[in-house]
Amino acid sequence: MTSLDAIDIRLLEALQKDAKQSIKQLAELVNLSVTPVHERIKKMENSGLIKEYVAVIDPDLLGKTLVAYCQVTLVRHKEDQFQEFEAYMNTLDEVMEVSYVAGNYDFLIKVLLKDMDEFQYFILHKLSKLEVISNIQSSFVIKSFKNNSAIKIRK
Amino acid sequence: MTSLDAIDIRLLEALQKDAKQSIKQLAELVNLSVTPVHERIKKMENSGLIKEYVAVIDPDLLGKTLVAYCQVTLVRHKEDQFQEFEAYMNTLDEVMEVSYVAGNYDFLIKVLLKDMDEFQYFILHKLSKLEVISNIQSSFVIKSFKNNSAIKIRK
DNA sequence: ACTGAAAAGAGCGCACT
DNA sequence: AGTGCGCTCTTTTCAGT
Repeated sequence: MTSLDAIDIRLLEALQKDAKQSIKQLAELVNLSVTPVHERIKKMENSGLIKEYVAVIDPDLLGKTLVAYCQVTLVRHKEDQFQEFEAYMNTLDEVMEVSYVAGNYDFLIKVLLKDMDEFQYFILHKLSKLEVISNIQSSFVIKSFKNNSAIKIRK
Repeated sequence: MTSLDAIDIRLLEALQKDAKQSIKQLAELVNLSVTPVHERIKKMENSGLIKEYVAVIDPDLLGKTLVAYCQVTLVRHKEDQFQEFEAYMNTLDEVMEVSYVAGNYDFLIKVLLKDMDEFQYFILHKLSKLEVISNIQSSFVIKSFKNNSAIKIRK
């Protein structure tokens, strides 16, 4: 892990908000010429700190307005059941996030769907197909704030 | 909402994986010349379907290895308490996501931190400052899969 | 580690089919 | 809606401080 100075941090914060800014713009932001800014960014890309650049799509405009969090509990806690669960989750497009957690349940999954009909279908015909699942508790998102992916970088 | 054809969908899927691809590359992908690809992308940007382009940073390389989900319940359900809660969440950098949900609790928040010490500090000195909170139940992420932001686009 | 300039490449508009 | 060309801006490399 390469150490970051104040300029790197400002660049990262800027790129997390808008990755399409030109190096020239970024250079003006940090009061440098383009070359060092270019080098700094390339270094952070190569180290893996900047993992990727992605387009963010508005799910609402695709008709995907229902977000649900499902707390899933498995019947017993055996290694291959976890792998089976994980593998199956990877085949489901509507499943956006899967976290294996320590707490009152085993997995927290975030699901993005069109509506309640799709949700019902998802639960009854997709999730419930797994016999390793003993319990599912769902919460529906009414409103969400702060869906930003930007990580605050402190020294 | 403008309707999407198969080419738009392929472009969106490609841009969700890697926003730094050149239009030339994308044009080859969909077997078109650069101009229509450029027009299609601009149209999707202007309609708001493509909301933004962002750099994705690896939290592990910044030492942020602890992800927690906190289920927060408020004391009573009054409008201004929700706004107070929302406003305060917006001031906290470690809070990545806030969802107001229908279920057994009121809010699900996702928190990104360095370690358990930071978590303890977060709960005791930041979250608990809000008197409107009556209960917090936390689950810690041991392992997470599918942390991709890519939305599956079907017709 | 930075500046400045120069070559290579991408974005973007235009005339046309 | 599509192709192909041309101008402009950006990225990327290189010599020099």
